[in-house]
Amino acid sequence: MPRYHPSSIEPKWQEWWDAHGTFTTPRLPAGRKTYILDMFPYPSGDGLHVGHPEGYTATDIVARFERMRGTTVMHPMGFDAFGLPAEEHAIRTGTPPRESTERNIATFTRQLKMLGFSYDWGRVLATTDPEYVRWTQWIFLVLFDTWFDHATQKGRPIAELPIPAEVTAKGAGAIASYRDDHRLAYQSEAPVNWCPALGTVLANEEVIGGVSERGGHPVIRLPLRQWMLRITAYAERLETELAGLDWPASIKKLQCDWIGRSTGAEVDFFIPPASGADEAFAAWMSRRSESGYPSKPGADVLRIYTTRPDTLYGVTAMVIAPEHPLLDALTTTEQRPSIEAYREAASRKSDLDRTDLAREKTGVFTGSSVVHPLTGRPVPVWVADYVLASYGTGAIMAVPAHDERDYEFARSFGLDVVTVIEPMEGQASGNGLFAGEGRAIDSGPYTGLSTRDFIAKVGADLEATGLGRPATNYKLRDWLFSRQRFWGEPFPILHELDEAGHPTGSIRALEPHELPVSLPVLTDFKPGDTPDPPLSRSPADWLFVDRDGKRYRRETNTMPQWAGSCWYYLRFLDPHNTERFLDPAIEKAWMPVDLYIGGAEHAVLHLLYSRFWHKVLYDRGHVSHPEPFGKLVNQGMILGEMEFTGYRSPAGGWVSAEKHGDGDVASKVPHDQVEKHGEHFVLRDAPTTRVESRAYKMSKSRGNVVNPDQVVREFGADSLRLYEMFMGPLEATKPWSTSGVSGVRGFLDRCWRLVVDERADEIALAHQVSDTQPSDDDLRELHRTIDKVTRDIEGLSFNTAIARMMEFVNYCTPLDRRPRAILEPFVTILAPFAPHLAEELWQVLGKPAPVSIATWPAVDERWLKDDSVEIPVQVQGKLRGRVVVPADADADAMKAAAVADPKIAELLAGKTIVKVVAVPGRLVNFVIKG
RNA sequence: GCCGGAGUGGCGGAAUGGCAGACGCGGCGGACUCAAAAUCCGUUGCCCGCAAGGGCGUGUGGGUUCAAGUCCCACCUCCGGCACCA
Repeated sequence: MPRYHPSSIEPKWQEWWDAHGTFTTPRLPAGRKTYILDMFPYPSGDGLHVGHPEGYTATDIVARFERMRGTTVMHPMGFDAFGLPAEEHAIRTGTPPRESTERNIATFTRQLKMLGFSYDWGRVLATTDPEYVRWTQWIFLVLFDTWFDHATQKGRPIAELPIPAEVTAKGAGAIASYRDDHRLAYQSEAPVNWCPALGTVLANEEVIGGVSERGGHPVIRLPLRQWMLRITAYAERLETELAGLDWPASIKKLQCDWIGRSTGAEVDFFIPPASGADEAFAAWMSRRSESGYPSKPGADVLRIYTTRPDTLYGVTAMVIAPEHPLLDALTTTEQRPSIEAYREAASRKSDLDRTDLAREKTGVFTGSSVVHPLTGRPVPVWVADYVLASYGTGAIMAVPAHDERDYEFARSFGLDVVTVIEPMEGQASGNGLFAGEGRAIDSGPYTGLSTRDFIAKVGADLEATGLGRPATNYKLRDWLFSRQRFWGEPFPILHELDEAGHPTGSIRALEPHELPVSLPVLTDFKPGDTPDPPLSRSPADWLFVDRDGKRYRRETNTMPQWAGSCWYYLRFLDPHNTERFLDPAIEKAWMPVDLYIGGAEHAVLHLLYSRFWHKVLYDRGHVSHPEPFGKLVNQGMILGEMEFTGYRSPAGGWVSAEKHGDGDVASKVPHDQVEKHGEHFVLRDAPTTRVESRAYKMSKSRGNVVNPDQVVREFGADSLRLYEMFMGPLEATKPWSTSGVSGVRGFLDRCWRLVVDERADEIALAHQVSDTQPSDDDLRELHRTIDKVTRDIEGLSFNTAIARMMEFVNYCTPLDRRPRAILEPFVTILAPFAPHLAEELWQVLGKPAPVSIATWPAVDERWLKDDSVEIPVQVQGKLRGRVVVPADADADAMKAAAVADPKIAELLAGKTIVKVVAVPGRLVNFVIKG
């Protein structure tokens, strides 16, 4: 009768833990601490996906394991609840986003609790909670109040920003705008993708080929006032401080590439006047050698950035971006119409079009030339959209002979290709293009220098003559931080209005005590005819504010979804604090996060943004450690069940998979109609017809989504947890298999029967359970299991830990007597993996609950050693026999035992032994001759 | 194109340079049962062989080593990410 029924024991123990506060974390750790964090989910309307419990189970096992080892564990959960889906749902249905979000959070909470995770639910938060929004806005105020001091590489209060005398001279307004220009949070006109037909701004990835992804409506790029965060100021620290983190090398590299540091030189090319060019150039040169290189280029120079200043003598054109500020000035009258047309066309293209589709390079000659600073020769200036306005100086020197892109451009427009670098010996130089490093030729005084020496020398020379300087650039851009959306955090910023109600351009931040700025009540979430954010249609009593006799309008953009997830790990530590965002003593005690597990899709953005905010908070003294996440692990994706796909021709007959064409129709083939034939899978009834076998990403459209609720109903939460851990290595991508779940369920059933008498009417101990002393074999088996499971949890190798526990159960099942002395420790180590079952078995064994915080059993090293071992004997590297020797036998003893083996003796008879390799405890190998 | 990651039985996977295939699924056989399910026991890489035994095996081709799934070189396939950053 009392079979294993997860559906009754799981809710029972969840309620017990809840009622007893088993996993409540104290304010401050007592002794050793560990902070184990999951990437919190976006509560989508679809509910939990089987991908979520993968990482969550892994962290839960570690959290429970650490608790049992006496560590104080911080293991919280919350919700990243702002976001687009809720807003689009609101537009479609009129349901306020807060309502649908709260409903979704309730579903997620139910599902997470159903899986028995040991979160301290007293700390749960959602980024949409007004009290959370309050502190997100407060951190924005910190960013707004901070400037970056490049000399010390540190963020400092804006009040400490040195104001140049000439700015001070212009009065308070100039000082204020000088400050605004240096804040980490600043406003800027940035182009956005505006789709008039849809009445909304689109993200870059929502625009395909110049039209909207949905509906195919035209999209234009429109400059719009945006909030930006000066993450570029921290580029260097974000890169160098990666080194100390225990993160996967691949993630570090991804971040490093994203930051994209490069070194080279900036060089100014003189823009000559219409007449007297030579004299003007000479005068400019001499001015520059006295004044040095100015930090901002004047209107008389075109400033470029290059990573290869050693190719300066190979420049045959200058190319500037269509948005370059000097484009107008450089355009001659006769070229103006075509330049205008080009610029117009470029402005309509999204970034994606400009990069992805424009394989063939386009461009237009401006009609003007600039003067080469080293040769004094004129260089024609072109405009082309392969040069990006947002990188470097928005202008380049084109060296067709030594840069692939410039080479393509030169070929399209017939520009000269001048070779100035020769490959070092042994390197091949192909078709006039050589982008590698080498030795300079035809380069004036630099001829003969290697690339490295050339760059060093020319950098120094340019600096000495004021024509250029060595420079560093980053691919990383400042973070576009505003969205024209409703469902996000409002900015704590007011725009001053004049008498007529127009913005004066002056802004002021709210005081911390005025926070939070809550979202107004809107009934209409639909986008309008202009890119104005929905909040611009807020009721006047929200929108307009009077302060100190002045009238202000609130900022109506909202923050992006990333904002809330940038600091949630900090708020978890002190979630109910109404005085501060986080008590410093608490922060100091718990930070940094010791283990952070989540999907690799956040490898760059979330993790980079969080690190950036954290560093600002660190610089401003609000946190004590420069990095938030010490150790990071990415769980792999869980794919749908393996599928076989066959192809049918339009006529209906099967087509072998490797020959199928566009007209053929793919169809799913049941597993039992397929068999393996050599390298490939084929149809059982038509063995020459190959079928594809593959697991696909779970998606609604493919219909291969596995629902956790259903798995729990059918197999139980412990089975789901255990299966997800048993599938394979945590980091690997792996396909779902329902029979795999039932296999793991079978293991839990066997654990149950190990302890419980399944045939009794009431819950009772199995009659084999005994109080007798365990045998040596029993203890060996137990301690080896404890040892392996302990080490595997430490190494996050849950699949092999589970395999070892299965071996233990396989060992115990046939025993006539199962000593409690080995069953009880086993139940203890099972607890982190299958906590509900373990609690139940613990109770059946008559132990006081909860096993969840029982002491982790110690390994007795004595039982890890064998008295004797069976070792393989090889001849010529091939396995020829096995001998049993004492575990501590030395090489000679092993060799003697091997030679004594009749089979080995036979093989060695008449041969000369050239060498014997004997590794104690491992093997013996005879190398023979003759 | 560039950068990662991975290729091991029918399937998921295991293996500090030292017995390849632990553990699980699936298959096969047996016990229990009137029967079935459930459970328990055994077996299961491929080929030759009645057997004893032998041969072949970790994507392909080379190499290092007494010994390679593991290290080195070249290549193939799949998956993921990035994509004109001068």
